[in-house]
Amino acid sequence: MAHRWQERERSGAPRLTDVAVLAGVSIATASRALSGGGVVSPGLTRRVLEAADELSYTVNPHARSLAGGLTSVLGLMVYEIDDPYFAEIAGGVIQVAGEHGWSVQVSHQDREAASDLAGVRMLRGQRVGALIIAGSGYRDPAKNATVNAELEAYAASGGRLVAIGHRDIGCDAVLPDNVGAARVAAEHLIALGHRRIGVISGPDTLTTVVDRGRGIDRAARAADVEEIVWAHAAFTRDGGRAATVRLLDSHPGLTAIIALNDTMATGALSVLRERGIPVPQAVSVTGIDDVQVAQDLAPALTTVRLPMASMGRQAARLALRPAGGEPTVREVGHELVVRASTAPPPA
Amino acid sequence: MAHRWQERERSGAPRLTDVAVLAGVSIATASRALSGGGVVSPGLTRRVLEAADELSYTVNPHARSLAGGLTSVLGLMVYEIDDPYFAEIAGGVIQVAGEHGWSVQVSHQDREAASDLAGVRMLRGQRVGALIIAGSGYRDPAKNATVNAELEAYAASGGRLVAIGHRDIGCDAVLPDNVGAARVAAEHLIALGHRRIGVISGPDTLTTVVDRGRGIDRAARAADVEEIVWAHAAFTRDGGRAATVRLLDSHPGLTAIIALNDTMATGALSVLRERGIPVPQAVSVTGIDDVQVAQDLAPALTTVRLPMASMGRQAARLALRPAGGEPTVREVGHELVVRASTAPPPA
DNA sequence: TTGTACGCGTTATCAG
DNA sequence: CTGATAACGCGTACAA
Repeated sequence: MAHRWQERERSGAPRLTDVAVLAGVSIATASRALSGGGVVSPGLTRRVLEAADELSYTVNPHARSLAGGLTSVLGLMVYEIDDPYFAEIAGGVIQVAGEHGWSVQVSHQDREAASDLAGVRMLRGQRVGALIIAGSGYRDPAKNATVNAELEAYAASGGRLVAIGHRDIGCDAVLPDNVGAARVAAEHLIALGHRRIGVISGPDTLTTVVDRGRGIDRAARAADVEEIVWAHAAFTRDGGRAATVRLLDSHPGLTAIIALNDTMATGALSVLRERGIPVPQAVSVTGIDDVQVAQDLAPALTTVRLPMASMGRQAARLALRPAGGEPTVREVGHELVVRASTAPPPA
Repeated sequence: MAHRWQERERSGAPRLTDVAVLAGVSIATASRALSGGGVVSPGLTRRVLEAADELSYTVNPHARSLAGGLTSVLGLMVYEIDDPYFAEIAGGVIQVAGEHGWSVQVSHQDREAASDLAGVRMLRGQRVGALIIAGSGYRDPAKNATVNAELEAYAASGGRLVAIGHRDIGCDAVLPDNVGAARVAAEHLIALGHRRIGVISGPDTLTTVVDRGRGIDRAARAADVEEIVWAHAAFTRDGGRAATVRLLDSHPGLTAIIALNDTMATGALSVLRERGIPVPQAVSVTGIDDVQVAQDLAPALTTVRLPMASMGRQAARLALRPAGGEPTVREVGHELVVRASTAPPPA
């Protein structure tokens, strides 16, 4: 009961010292018993563990970080956590992190390099032990340079760095095949007979957008597509709406629309519905990503599935792995999911 | 240039000492100039600030936390970050936190008390400076007790605690009117003429579910609803599917379905579509929440809007406010949003 | 107003 | 295998 009394006496949480006293060992031994790798005799280890349990002791991560180095916190950079694409990735990351006793700190950006930089700085400032950067890189090398320098400095200082969808950072990465995925979407439309296709695209400052665009180009070049027109806008539902409006007004002859992600496709569908243009009878629509709601849209969206949650899980596993040797790159597959938003063009 | 050299010499990030040396002051002065409240003479303050900028100094939050109080990290507890309801709340929280220079640590649970407890413990272990708990409480007082005790201990030890949708913790809270929102949904259906209504509901161990159910009860009692049947399942899309299947099979005469959230409604719509039951011609469907995709479903979902992002923002503002006096409670409004999934019952 | 010196809780180094 | 003890970077009484 003596320890209970001591516990009450101190205002804050129990410290390592309290555990050590209760177990009758030095704090060094207590520390090793708790976190070290079995260097302490079994008897003492058990006593320490019991004491820690008795006091419901939890390490102070700040003290640990000060003394040692980094923390068991994983930093996650995304654009807009409320975009299903990132939300699903985040879900995967948080799940795996939790399983390993790590917590996840989320930082979300404005799709601008300056904002990215601020996010990385903040996370570095927090001394996170691992950092996953999701979201696209920038096509402009100058923009990437500053952020990447910060990122590489982080990795150089011992932090575990994993990129999702970035090829240009020399670190572990989980890479969707953006070129291939977009190509599959385009080929599907072409195979259905479409020859006049609109592409609604995010800003081509983002590498994801450029890659997906390239995939479409390839598919179009391989076939004899008469007309392929592009409309760029924000990589969001509203952007999708704006781009679709422009496309429809300027090129009334289009029979199909490829959206470079499902979020934009959602916007496209909403415009089409408002205008009373039947999908897929008059115009077919495809997306890319297969976010969970794609199956529930009106009509259900034909799209190319990227396993976001799994990408998040894989990235987290890479991030939690001890640093070692060569950067690991995991390419993830994609799969055409044909639903109700595509059909042959009207006769 | 001397400082540059020193900077290189040390392996890690620049410390307060480095700034102090460069500015030619003591670390105490540097500390006060950077974070203190204008107690340092303007001249020195400027020199310190310039030095900090020159070195691109950032405080080590762990050292700060060790020395003094809590950290500029906000803990956020949600269920499934990839559920749009929570994703939208999280978006609001992260936005406001970012504006105030705080970062956000997300912990997501399994909708079980044990898991909740683990999450709170983890966040407390991290010494977060504020804690927002979203997601429902439990109806079972015993289940709440342990979690709430932990939560109150946190608040008692100086942490800022804000609840979203919990009434039973004596702390700042942002409260949607779950009873009223559900009632509005039911009244809408009743006004359309529906008298045989199915309710697909989450597990009634959650207070959110109970409250929403109560709202429906009230509406039903106030009118002469012939038949009202309940089906409970997980508070997810799949749960919505399961509950809908049971309802349809056991009570073929229903003309309307109220889902207790949009996610379940989405599941209901998918089952109805698979069975070729036209919505709203044969069966009307409503949800609650108005997640962003509700407008894009097939058909567009009639639902009751809760301002999730705004709730997140408000909660974050409360959490970032210095602790003081009485708990503040912000009730947030709701609004019926009539779309295409509801109509009068078939004749 | 400014500087000195101690303590925060842990890990890691170095003796025993 | 175990125990002292010195960092780690910062806030802050206390002294000047």
